[in-house]
Amino acid sequence: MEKTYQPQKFESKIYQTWLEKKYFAARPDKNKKKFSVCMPPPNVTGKAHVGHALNNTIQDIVVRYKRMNGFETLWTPGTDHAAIATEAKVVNALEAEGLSKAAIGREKFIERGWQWYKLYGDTICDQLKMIGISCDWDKKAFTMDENLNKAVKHSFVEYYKKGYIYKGKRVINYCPHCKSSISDIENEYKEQTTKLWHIRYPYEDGSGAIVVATTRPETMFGDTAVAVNPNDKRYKSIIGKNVILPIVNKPIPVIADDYCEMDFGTGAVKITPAHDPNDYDMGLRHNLPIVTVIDDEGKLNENACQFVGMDRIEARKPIEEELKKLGVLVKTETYKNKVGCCCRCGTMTEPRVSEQWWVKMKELAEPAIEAVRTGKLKFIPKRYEKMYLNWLCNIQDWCISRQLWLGHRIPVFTCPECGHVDAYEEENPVCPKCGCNHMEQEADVLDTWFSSALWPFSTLGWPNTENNDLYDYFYPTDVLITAYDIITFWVVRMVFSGLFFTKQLPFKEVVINGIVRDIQGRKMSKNLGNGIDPIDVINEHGADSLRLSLVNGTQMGQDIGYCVEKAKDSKIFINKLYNASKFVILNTENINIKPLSSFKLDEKDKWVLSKLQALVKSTAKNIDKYALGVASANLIDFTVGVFCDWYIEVSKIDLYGDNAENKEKTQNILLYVLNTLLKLFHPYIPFVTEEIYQNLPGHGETIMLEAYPQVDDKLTFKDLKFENIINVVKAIRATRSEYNIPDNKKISINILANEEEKLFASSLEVIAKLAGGNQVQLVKAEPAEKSAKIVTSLCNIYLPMGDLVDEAQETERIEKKIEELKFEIARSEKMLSNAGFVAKAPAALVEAEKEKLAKNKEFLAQLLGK
RNA sequence: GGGAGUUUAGCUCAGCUGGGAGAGCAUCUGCCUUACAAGCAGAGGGUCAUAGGUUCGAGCCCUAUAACUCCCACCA
Repeated sequence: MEKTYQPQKFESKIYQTWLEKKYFAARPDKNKKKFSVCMPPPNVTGKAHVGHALNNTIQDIVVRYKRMNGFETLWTPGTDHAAIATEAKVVNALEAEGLSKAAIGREKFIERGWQWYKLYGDTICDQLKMIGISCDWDKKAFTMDENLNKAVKHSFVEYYKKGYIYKGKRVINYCPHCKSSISDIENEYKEQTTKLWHIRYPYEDGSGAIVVATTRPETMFGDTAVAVNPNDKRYKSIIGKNVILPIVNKPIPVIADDYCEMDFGTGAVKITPAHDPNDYDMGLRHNLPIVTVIDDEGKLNENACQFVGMDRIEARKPIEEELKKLGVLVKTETYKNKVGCCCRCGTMTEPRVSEQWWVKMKELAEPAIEAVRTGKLKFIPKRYEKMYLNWLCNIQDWCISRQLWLGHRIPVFTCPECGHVDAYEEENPVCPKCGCNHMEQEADVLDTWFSSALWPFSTLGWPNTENNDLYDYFYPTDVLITAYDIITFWVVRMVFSGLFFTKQLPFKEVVINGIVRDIQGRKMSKNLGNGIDPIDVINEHGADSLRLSLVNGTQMGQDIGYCVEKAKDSKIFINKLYNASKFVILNTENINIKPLSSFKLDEKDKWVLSKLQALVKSTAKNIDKYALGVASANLIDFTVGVFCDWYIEVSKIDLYGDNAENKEKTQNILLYVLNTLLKLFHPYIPFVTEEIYQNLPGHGETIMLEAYPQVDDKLTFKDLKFENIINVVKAIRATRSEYNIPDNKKISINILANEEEKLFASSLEVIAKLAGGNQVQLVKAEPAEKSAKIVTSLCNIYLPMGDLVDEAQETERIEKKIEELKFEIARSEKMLSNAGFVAKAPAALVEAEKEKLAKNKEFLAQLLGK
């Protein structure tokens, strides 16, 4: 083994071996319990970021843990085509070559799309592999794969035939940059400072004017009414009158509608049914005409008078000028509001009326709501159930059509001959009405989430469920692990799709991880330049360091503040583990491996083994409830605070001593503890544990297929006396430090035992080793020599230091101890004299308190007596 | 306007069904001790956001308040 931990030397080599040996492969096995997970598919738009690293690390920990626990474990990886996002990238790439979508045509464009999928799909998978994740790459899926396309068509047709899909005119969010509709959740509201324009609309009869307030003067060309609240006394008399729309000079009616708030703005609203969802609804209620003024590119159209062809935002200024000129601009005031923006490109979206495809949601949502309410589907942490339920209970129909070329094309065909329309799974359906063989397919593609919604079962071969072992055995999956920002986009849709198409929940548990932020709590973004590339972290500190630093000490569902220093801290710890392992390996070279039951265990052995059993128990308990950060923190604490600091140090006595029996025993315990520890750690830091494991005497083929450690009650002991030795050693060390005795100076240590004389008698060598003693001995009385004096309940310790001894300091130390004891005694007495405590607290606790009191009293008496 | 989260050492965060406040980093002191100087040993540092309440007992449970963050919602 290398002198220090150098992950770069073995990580990729080990991963290669795992792949070659097909350790990640899962196949149905009736004799085993199964565990299956599907990976949230990363988009093929770019590189892996820290969020992917976190999410996949968590999945990998759970998957490796289950696999070691004997489950036939399938983890399906894959990627998502991310229709809008990828199309935008391809368009940009084309633009850089001086080309455009229109110029090369649909077919060629889709070809370019596939080149992109291939290139970036491989890139992101290669990066995920560097993290060390143990998913079954042979079952890797891509949302555009042929069989997934079949699943999409099949599900679309089924929805369609059962009446869940319809085409309808509505106000949708349209992104003029992506040139596609987007769904409500893809529309993100961002605050902006703008103006509120107060514009005077004169009455047609010349009797005055009504003033409307708007944030969007550019849509006024599409106004087809002015609305007021029916209860608004100011306007009661003018309801039904006409006003003249300025610039356009067209009469439009004043209507009454409850939607208008009397106390906002002027209480009068201009109504533009074509460009506002509320106005559209009002238009329907009042039978208003719909006048579109903004085109596909976000420019004003021919209805916008002299402003035709201008960008919708840029037009505001000249419109304001014109309104001023006409004398109808009353005033403008600065105003903060929220505008919808495209979540992919950030462009301000345009609400506009258009014909789109929709999925009727109300009925589909109900079983998905039920599943959580009845507890069949659980979220961890539970609070995310609220987010899920809140969304589903207020569900709107899902706009699934996108005006793009990349993605699954809507499988609805229209017969050009007879006008027959239907959805078909086949490529070139023949019209059943007239036999026409060139039916025309819809131009639009589906929302990318339509295919992701089928992911847990489409990746297992659905809709082919006949003789499909994979589907039969592994579906439904067990747990879905994902970040909270896609609960509504993805989790919800998988649940209702799964329930609808497979009649089962696609998973039983949803584990939600937080979002990785920078150390100041800001989201990582390109603009801020605060992103951390996980690949850089791996190259610098190793994948294990990255993994451990992402999960250690974190809580599921909570955001994580991250910086590279955290990976460095983890690396330092792993180096420690690596070195401790090296120590064990070097000292067990010619070991004769025997069961621990064949040895006579001493106090230090019982101590370390008992601590280890407690660790085995708590680790499983914590991982089972997804408290991964607590489990790893406990593992680290044990490694450093129990194994390295104490057991390894003490073991040197046996290892370098001349008692062959003790040596063999200690070798076996060291190996057993390390072996167990490595297995416990393996799901977190798979590479280094494998690397070390391969160097252990008597190792098997791979650590990743070893059985996860189980509690062995025979190795759990009560009354661990080694704790007393530790306390004595710590007291001596502290006193040495008080007297500024350098660590390299050995001192004489005299112990006057009050109790446990045997224990101390058998531990003199241990105390000498750990506390820096040259002579350590038991004494029967306080030595005559001037000494620093340490009192404990079990023993007094005398460190002869001649003239160095400071009487004042000595008195002070003893007095401090006395004060502490008095305080403790008072505390115990107060508790025990409290009738409530004695009556209501658990008996064991009361008993322990009584014992403590008795001991402290005795100790105090002893101190005061001397 | 609804809903959620956070608030614990200088910094980043743990803290189990309520039973004497923890880690890492940083700081100070001493040590190159044959696994590890990416180390070891010791030390300092906290009104657990604030105010009430429940309880024998509250960092943890309840109520209100404050600050920061996020999600949802049609106020022009």
